[in-house]
This record gives sequence, structure tokens and C-alpha cells, in this order.
Amino acid sequence: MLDIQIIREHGEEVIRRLKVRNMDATEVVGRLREADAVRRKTQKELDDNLARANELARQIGELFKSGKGQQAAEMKQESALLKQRAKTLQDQLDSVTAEFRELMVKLPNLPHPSVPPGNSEADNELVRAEGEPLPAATNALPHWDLARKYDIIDFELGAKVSGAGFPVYKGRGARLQRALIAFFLDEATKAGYTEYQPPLLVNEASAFGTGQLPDKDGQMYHLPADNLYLIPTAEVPLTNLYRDSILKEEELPVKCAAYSVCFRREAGSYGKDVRGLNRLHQFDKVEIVQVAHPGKSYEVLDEMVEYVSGLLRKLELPFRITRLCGGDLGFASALTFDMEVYASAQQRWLEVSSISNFEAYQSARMKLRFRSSAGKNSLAHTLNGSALALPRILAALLENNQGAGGIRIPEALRPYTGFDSIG
RNA sequence: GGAGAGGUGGCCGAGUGGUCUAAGGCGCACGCCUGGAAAGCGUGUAUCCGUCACAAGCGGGUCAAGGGUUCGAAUCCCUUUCUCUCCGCCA
Repeated sequence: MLDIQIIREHGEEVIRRLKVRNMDATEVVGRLREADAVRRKTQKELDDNLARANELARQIGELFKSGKGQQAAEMKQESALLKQRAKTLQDQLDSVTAEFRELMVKLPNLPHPSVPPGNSEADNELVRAEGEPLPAATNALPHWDLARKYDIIDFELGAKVSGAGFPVYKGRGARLQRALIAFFLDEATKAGYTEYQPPLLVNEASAFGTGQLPDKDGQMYHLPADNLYLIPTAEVPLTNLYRDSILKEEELPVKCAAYSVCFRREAGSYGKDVRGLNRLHQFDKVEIVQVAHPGKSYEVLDEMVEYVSGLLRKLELPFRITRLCGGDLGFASALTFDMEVYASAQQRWLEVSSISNFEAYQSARMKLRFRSSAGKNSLAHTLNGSALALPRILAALLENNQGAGGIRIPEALRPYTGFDSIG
């Protein structure tokens, strides 16, 4: 959520900045300011009413104590009236507050000034690229063919057991997955992240806290019998560890990491995007999250991008970093860098990480604060990034390292796989 | 799934209708004391909303959450939720 203060005092600026997302917030902002004014006026009236009622109750108490209970009759009458009035005011307050909240959650985060305008992926800005995208070898096979050739991933079997988008990893394929998870977690630990194993099912409050609800309702698997959601990313349980809490300033930044399975319904996806491992309903990912001081969060964002770059270097994968444009930016994010690796057989870039600074947007929803040395409580900033998403890393590893002798495993992974090639 | 007991401040814990403006303790912060420290003593120490300058002060809400009874609720009633114990089932 945005800070209501900025909407009150700089509504025009909010509207202007949201235009970068191709959003016209004029109406929402207008209604919000109105609801805010009504809410405050009603609150004041209700408070005054309650203050008087409290005063009366005190006086009546005094009378009873000194045995003059019968003198309280008149006061009781006024009290009853106040109570009636309070009920009306409370109802009004509840209703205007509900409207206010509903409007508040409709507004996405304000894009950082560096976010370029644009409508789609095509308008994202290239920040830099590292490594040489290999030209397609003449007989290069896409990873789904390699998977079949070496019998390491079975898509049909997964489809039988569950459905499309639920692959079955087998033999060295399964072992390679496990190796990647262990590698990523070890690296995260070395970089100072605390390893967690969070729940894979979360409640509504958590899904709301990180901004999946209500914006992405329908993208998550939902278990109505228990009203729980399967996590689309470990970001949700991880960030929500700090929901409703007040950290000490010196505890910042908090750095945590988790491996988790991720579940996404991916309603509306189709075509080459969903071929093979490119887009799945269930996949594995290691996620890193930081809770940072507002003054340092952009440094932290850079640090996270550099950390993920390091992982990709160790995996010897060519990659590029893009800055998402307004139209591609996630609802809760102020600034996002995507990391893409080049899959040489498909000859396309695959997104393997998305690193975002949410500033105080998630914190405002989940009341994540820190106490400054001066004793003042303020909202912390939250950030997260994939480090990394496995299926596309696997796809690129397979495609880029294929050769006559099979699939070559990068040096960094060999201690984890226990073999240096698949073939 | 069945039966029972509970949820009070950062933590422990008292509190069964008005003096709760929540006792007491621990922890923490600051001060006194000390060569320095410990002990001791003193002071302070939740959060949200409103008013307002995002100050002080003042008003209101919050004793798991929501609703109700009452002039008045941490305390009584209802619903929900979570925790613990026992039984059942089970990796």
C-alpha cells in the first residue's frame, strides 16, 4: 500500500508517476481523498462521542459507589442516546474505511524514477550483458529433446500423473536438480543469508501481505476447504515471517533465503513459452529476501543483482540484465531487474531471476517496521530475488553444454552432482 | 476426527463487573553510586487512529479476532481462530 499522506498532499504526483505503468489513477486518487476526508471526520465525531460516554460512565460509577445510584437515572438515559449515536457512527466509519481500503489496495506501487515507460517486455531496458551468447550449433537440440535423449526428464509421465506443466525428473536429471538446490543454498549461506524451510501453504493474510492478493487472485492454487494458498514463490512465506513486527534498526538488513517448490496456475499462457521447462505449474526455486533500511534499499538491490550475477558466472551461463519498464513492472514493485540466460538451442533469453525493491509497499500492508535509534517507528523496505529459478537454468545448462560426449556439467556443480557429464 | 484446558505488554505472570490510568518480576534504556564493573538505588520503557507541525499535549481504539449483554467488560455470553494435554489415526 502507498502512504495515504503522499496521496493527500501530492495526489497529482501520484497520478503522474502511475502513468509510467500506463495507469490512469485520477479517479481512484480522487475518490481516495474524499473517502479519507470522510473517514477522518467520522472518526473525530465518534471519538468525541465515546469520550463523553466514558465520562458519563465514570460519573455514574462514582454515584453508585457513594450509594446515590438512583441519581444516575438521567445520566443513564443520555448514555443510551450516546450509545445509539455511536453505533450509527461506527457503522459509517466501518463502511467508509472499507471503501478506503478497497481503493488503497487498488493502487500499485509508484515506479522508481529510473523505470522507463513502456507497455511490455519489448520496452525493457538492457542494463548490461555478460558472456557470449553461443551461436546455434548446427545440430543443437532444444532441452526437451535432450531430456528425452538422455532420459532425465519425462514430460509425458508428469502429464499422466498430474497434467501438463508437471515434469518428472529422473536419474541424473533429478540429481542435477538436487545439486543445483544445494549449490544455491550454500552460496546464499556464504553470502550471509540465513537458510529457512518455510511452509508451502500460506493463509490469506500472508498472500495479501506480499501483494499476491487481491491482485493475483486466480494465479495461485487455492485450497478452499482450508482457505490456504500454495505459494507461487518462497517470497510469500519468507517476507511474511516479519509481518506485524518491529525490528531494531541495528538488526537491518535482515537477509534470508529458502529453497521451495513453487506453484503457479499460469492461466492464459500458451505457445512456445510453455514448451519443455520454459513455463511450469510446479517448479523449484531458491529465493533470497532482504528487509532493509529505507535509506539503503537501493544499495541492497544492487548488491542482490551482483550476487545473482555471481551465481550465473559460476554456472558459466551467458546472461543479461534488464530494467523492467512500467508496463512490465509487478504490482508491488518500485524497481525490478530481470536476469535472463541465453538458451543456445532455442536461441532465446530465458528469465531466471527477477530482483525487486518493493520499498515500503509490502511493509505497509504487513506492518513491518523498524525502530530508529531516535525511537521512532517507520516502515522498512523489502526486497527479493530468485537465486535462482531451476527449470530455466536447467534448460540453459542442457542446451549450452551439449556436445558429442553428452552434457558437460560446469565445474562449480560437480562437487554437488558427483558426475561431470550426462550422456 | 473426539474430549478437555487455555491465549493478558519484549518475556514471565497477577487480575472473576467500576480504584485497570493492567499489580509484581525479568529484560532493556538512561541516571546516581564506583578507580572501573557487579550489586544496590532512582527514572523511564506497547501499539494504532484522530487532533496537530509526522513535536508536546489531548481524545479514541487495542488484554487472540469479531459480535453481544451492561450506564460501565481483560473479567459475563456467542462465534471464529490458534496453542497445549489426553484419546484415535498416521509419515
